[in-house]
Amino acid sequence: MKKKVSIKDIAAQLNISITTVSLILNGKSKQVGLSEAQTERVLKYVEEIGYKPNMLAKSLRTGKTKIICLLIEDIADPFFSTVAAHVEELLNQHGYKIIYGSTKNQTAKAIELIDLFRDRHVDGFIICPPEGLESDITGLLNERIPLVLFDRYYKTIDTDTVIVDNLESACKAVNYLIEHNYKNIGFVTLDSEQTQMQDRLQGYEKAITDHGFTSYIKKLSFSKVNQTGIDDIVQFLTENPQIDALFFGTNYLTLKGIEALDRLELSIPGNMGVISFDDHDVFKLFKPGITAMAQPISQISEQMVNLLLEQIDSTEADRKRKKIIVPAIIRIRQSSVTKTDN
Amino acid sequence: MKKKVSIKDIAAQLNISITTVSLILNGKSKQVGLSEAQTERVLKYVEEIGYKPNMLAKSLRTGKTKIICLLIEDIADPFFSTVAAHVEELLNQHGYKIIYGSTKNQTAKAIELIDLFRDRHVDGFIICPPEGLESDITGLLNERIPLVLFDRYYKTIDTDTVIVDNLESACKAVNYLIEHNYKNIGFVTLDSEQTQMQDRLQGYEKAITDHGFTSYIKKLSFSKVNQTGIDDIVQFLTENPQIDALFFGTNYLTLKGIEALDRLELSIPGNMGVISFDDHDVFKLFKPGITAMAQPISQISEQMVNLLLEQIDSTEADRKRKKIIVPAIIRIRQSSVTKTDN
DNA sequence: TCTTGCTACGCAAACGATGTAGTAAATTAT
DNA sequence: ATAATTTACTACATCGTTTGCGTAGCAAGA
Repeated sequence: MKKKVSIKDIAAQLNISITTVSLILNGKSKQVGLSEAQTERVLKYVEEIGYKPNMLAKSLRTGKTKIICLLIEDIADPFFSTVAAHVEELLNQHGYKIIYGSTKNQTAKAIELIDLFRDRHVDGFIICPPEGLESDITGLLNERIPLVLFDRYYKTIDTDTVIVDNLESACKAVNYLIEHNYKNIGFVTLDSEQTQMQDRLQGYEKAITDHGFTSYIKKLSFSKVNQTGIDDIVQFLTENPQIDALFFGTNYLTLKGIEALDRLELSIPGNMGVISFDDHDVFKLFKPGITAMAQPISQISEQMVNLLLEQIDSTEADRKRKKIIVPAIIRIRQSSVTKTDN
Repeated sequence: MKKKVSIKDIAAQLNISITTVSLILNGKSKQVGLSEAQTERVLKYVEEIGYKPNMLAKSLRTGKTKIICLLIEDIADPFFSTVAAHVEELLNQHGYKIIYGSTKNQTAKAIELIDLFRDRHVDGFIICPPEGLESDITGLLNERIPLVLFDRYYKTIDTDTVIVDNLESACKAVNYLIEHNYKNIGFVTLDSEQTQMQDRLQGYEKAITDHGFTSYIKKLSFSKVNQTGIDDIVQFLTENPQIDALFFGTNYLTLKGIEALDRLELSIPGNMGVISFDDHDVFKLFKPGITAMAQPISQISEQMVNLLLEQIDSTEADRKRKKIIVPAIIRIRQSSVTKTDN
């Protein structure tokens, strides 16, 4: 109903210049020596009519939007949505808003989204990058747009990055199974070149070879997990009946695995030990609970936000880029890895 | 590295006026009678240098941002995150981006977010409103900002709304339990005045009184579900040992309930029938699977987007507001409601 | 020759803020 | 008394677009 009021209207109403109002509104009145009285008068009036500056105009002029873009795999995935919640919370505290996009791990979608948000002049990006985004990331870097990668990174590009110690954690997870007397441990992972999956694979292989065991690896295609994932795992287990424990590369693979075990009427942990990379809210609800290597989401989020703010605030032309590795945490849940027939 | 190029630079390069470039870029060249040759030349050059118009300037001038705000309870909740994914998808198809916020069902947070995004000049809102937002919603309405509510609404305000038939569906859910010979059916819900919960309560009560049964109702406080939810349900069941089936008002209450039953060593469905309002990805993974009244998320999302776009495109001053009610779907999963001792 | 009517474009004022450079008046220094 | 400094503001250009109005050039009709 009521017309939008601009800084100009305020100036007119109070019979002073636009500049004065702007200065006062931006807390520069002391700095430039505006009188107490004037300052108070303006502030009071502004408060009274509930004036809100037009952010678009402000952004156009200053080049800052106070918006950060968070690009994740899928906002419906509990890991990412929790990260989103944390990052939102943290950035809000610093006066930033976040706008997110789900890449579905598709290169094309990610490129599109980056372009979109860059066009919107976001002040920075936090990205969980799919494969093949090297040139776009380099583009952002060249334009000096603050940027943090997480969960995975590109070996060929020097970026600020936050990840977990995938290799060590995967190794630990497998060792945990080995300690519990499992001897034929399969690894269900994604058919992906991305660093996090590669590192987890290496961690698995290290643990297996350290103990002189045989490795059984099943790689699923990311895009087909939801359609054929269960069948693929069933087939994997049928072809390798000696497998007595499974290590899953991510939480949604674990969920598929549980369904597969169900179908094969294999019980956990009697017939099959299970451990998951990435925790999931519901793992504790299963009977038995599913043991998992959990990524410390709040820590990851904090580190990302810190790195990003550092970049935004940094004036140095060549700030050194940082790679932060946080340790994953094993969440042991009773009996998902206790072999009963032992 | 390379400087941002503006429409002015293009005009200078091609030795034509800014107006001409702008007109061509906005597809108005035919309309205002610009020559084919000129149009082609500009388009070609623009393509060549990869020029992207500054959205901030554009928005400032036109008053449109092509951004929609989606305000939900919690982006980490699977119902809402799935809605978010759908809405994002649909709106993208119409050239809109979405920016979301999680209200955590807190009035203050919601108000803050609405203000924030209104300041950002979003072109419209889709809101799942917490209690006590009446005046803010009315504010948006008065400013003629396109707006759709979902999941719940205010009886006192006439808004475009999309909800499920909570009363009927709740009634059906309880009847489903009754059909399976359960006789003492408890309802675990939230202590909330919101329409969706009130309607579900009424649906429960209708089913119960229709059959001349006794009602057992436990209302939990939303903010304390995560801390004391399980204990509260345990207590509820301990105080009412005759209860042989539970109907849960939302999916996260069901999850708490499952933990409570676990603690009490009550089996589903032998000791306790269970049915949930709102489905959850993991309900099918439990043994036995949990039967649920599912909200048809894609339908809901579609309706919301349609209503919103209708408002945005509408020129009539007084377009009639619509309330759309979509039916929930029962997803029967074997045996979560089959009483074995019968 | 002079209007009229096209065609094909350009000028300049917004949109709503910021920030640099300036100025008039009052005060202080010399 | 005059110059210098300080105080308290203000004018104006600018950010990158869109858009209403104008107009130059030319052909055709009167």
